[in-house]
Amino acid sequence: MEERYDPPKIEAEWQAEWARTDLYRTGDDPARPKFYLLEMFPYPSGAGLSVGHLHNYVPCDVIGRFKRMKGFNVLHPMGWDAFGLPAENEAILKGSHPTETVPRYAANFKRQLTISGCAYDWSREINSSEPEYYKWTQWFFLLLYKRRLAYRATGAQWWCEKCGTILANEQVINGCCWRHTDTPVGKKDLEQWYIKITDYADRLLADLDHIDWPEPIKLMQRNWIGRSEGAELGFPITGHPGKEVRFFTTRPDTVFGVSFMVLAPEHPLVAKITTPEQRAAVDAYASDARHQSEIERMSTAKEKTGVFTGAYAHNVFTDKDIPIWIADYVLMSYGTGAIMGAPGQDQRDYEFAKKYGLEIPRVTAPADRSAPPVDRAFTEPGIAINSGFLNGMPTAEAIKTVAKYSQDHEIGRAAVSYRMRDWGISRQRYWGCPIPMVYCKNECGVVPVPEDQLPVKLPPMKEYLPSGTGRSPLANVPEFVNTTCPKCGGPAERETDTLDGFACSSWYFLRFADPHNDREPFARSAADYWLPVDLYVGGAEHAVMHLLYARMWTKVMFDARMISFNEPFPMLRNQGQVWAADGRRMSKSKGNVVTPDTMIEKYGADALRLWELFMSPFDEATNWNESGIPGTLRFITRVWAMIRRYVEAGSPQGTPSEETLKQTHKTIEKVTDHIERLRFNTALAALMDHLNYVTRLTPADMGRFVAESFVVMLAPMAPHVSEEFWRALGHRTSVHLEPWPSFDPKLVRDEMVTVVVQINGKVRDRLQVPVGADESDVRELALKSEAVIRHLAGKTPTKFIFVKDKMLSIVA
RNA sequence: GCCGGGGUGGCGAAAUGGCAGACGCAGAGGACUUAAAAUCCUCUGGAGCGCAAGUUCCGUGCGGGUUCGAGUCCCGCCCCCGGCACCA
Repeated sequence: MEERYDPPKIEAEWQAEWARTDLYRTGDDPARPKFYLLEMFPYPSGAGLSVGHLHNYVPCDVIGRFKRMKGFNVLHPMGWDAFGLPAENEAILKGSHPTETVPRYAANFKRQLTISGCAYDWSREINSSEPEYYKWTQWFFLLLYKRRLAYRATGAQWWCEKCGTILANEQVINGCCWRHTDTPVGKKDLEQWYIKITDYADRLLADLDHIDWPEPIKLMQRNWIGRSEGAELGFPITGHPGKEVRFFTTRPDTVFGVSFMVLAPEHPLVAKITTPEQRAAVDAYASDARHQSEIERMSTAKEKTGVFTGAYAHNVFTDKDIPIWIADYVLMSYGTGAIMGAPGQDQRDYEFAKKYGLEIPRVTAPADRSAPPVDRAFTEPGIAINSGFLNGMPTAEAIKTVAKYSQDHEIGRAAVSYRMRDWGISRQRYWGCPIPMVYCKNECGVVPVPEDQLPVKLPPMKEYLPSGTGRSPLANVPEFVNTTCPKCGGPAERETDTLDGFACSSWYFLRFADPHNDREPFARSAADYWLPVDLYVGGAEHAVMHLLYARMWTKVMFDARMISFNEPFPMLRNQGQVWAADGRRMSKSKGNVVTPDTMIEKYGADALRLWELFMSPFDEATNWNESGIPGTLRFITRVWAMIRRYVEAGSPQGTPSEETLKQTHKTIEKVTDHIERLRFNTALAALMDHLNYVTRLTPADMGRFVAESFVVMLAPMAPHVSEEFWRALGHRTSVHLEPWPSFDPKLVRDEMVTVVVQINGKVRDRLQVPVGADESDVRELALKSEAVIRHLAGKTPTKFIFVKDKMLSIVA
């Protein structure tokens, strides 16, 4: 064993050795329980990994190594989410081409993970932009199509000028593009492919109850899905026989208070019912609404505006004609694009009615008979008043009664509405998975590409920039576009849009189970063995995109009997975000990125890893701060000195004292428990504590068990230097193949314990008593204590509270 | 506006309602050294009292409360971070 710790030499050597012996190939031992550990599919950016990314990868690496030592058959794979807007945008920015940048960036990520000592089974590496992979992404699209979950429709869609493409609802952040947060999105009418995720809304919601995810993430999904119960009703339009305004409401109990109707400006009825006198004003308003940016339109601070159409609907409950307005606070994309105006019970309707002088009937009274507010709507549940047959009913009962009544009288029915919309999946961009559909020029219409003709390969294109016209650049490649109809053999054109990148990551976790299968996306047996993922780790930013899509596709596969589980990720954990030292996001443009490369060069990979673990709790956000790495480096050199001293003394079997054994077993217990609970910072603190104890011992007093268990516990966290220690201790095999040490529960238990004595809530003395000492013994001891006597100052105790092995509280 | 998460020494942070500040960084003093670096040892929340061993009071964003006992539970605020934002 060398005198000095030399990280570059050790780390290069062991990384080569691990590669040579293929140490991290996934086990193939069905007798062992399996453990599938997965980090969210990374997009390999040109900036490479930062120390922030390692705050996810290093802890996961520790878990993977730990689980192997605990006897699990571990699947811990890695691959690249390489298709999609981020990759293409970056290639454009660099004046390059994604076919050039993607493999280069992915290789760099792989290199960085390797020099950081992260153990992946690279034989299972996948890349979503390669035909071997995206063939199956296309296959899944066809599966969705076959199951009537992929459909084509025209509609106003989010459009980012900078991306030159449509975005999904989830990809619009504060009215701006998720890739260009300074660029407000607009709307564009395009014919698009949609995935019918709303069909799964109820299951996506209900199954959240059965998965072990952080509560805030579940809540975000619940809010995103936004299920509301109510009724869908229709009021006839006066003077237009057969036409009605259909609307959704969560408060059908307030129908007697409906004094007007509001349609979204884009509502198809608007053109049909607007009277000639009102047409000019209505058209002007509608056109204005269309040209507003989404930020302006969505602003809740804005005063409500609208225009009267001149038409009336008939409120069948009050038997009155009520005016139909249009207003931009009503959204075409939610419910039916129309609402009933119940200004007495809805604050938005109240503001609208106030502004335009519409009648404000009050139809709900506070249940406690207090006076209803006069200057705003009363939105809480209460008792129905001025409401015909509903009078006197509590809100909940009135809601049911109206639903029943409406059904019986063919006005409408109870209904559920979701905030979540279908997933617009078409992208008018080059770098994505081609949508395997063909448009026949004869009579066949839309025809799916037969499975045996997959993949539809992305054609090579030098000039691949988005056109911005609403058509993908692929439309400019005649060899790609022109094809024959698979059905009739006649002339046909291919779909030229590509799939949203989130399609690729909606099933990749299954591909890792069987990554090289060229006959099917994965073998059933492989999925049955490895899936679902036992621990899924990633950032909270994917709460409503990737995690919803992946859950939906999993349910589709379940319904198609391809897999036997309903949820892909029964256990999810979020790592904490690491901000730059200045508290901002790490980014190249801000010049505040710290890379693992520079840290490894300075301190070595093991010291960096320990600092990533020790710096802050795994799931809490923190600012990057380099100043602690000298500490973890010092810890390693102290272990080095400790092991070296032991080895130089001839590695004695030794005769550790009972105290030393106790201390060691307690440490094993703590480190094991903390790693299992993902508390890496306190796991390492326990090892540091242990080192402080152990360094005071002579080699003979320490002994082999203490030395070896120390190294084995350190191995998942500092894998390189631990190999070096293990070899110095005389072993020929890798420390990473060792079983995790176990502790003896008998040795972990203490015989003596400190019991605190409090007087009137303040700690006044500490007593050493045998474990399990009962109250009378402790009381007797305490009352003899000098400190207790002094603080009682002659007063007589009136009450004792005793917590065994913890505390005696005296009230005087 | 609504919904989450958070606020503890100079810093990163520990703490099933029961000894606040483990572990580490930084700092101070000492040992080794011609010297420095490295390493090792000691001290290190604040304010008092004591020559000292010690000992007292205060202290977990602010203000209340429950409790023998609150960083932890409850009520009302302030600040920071994240999500949603006219969803009828």
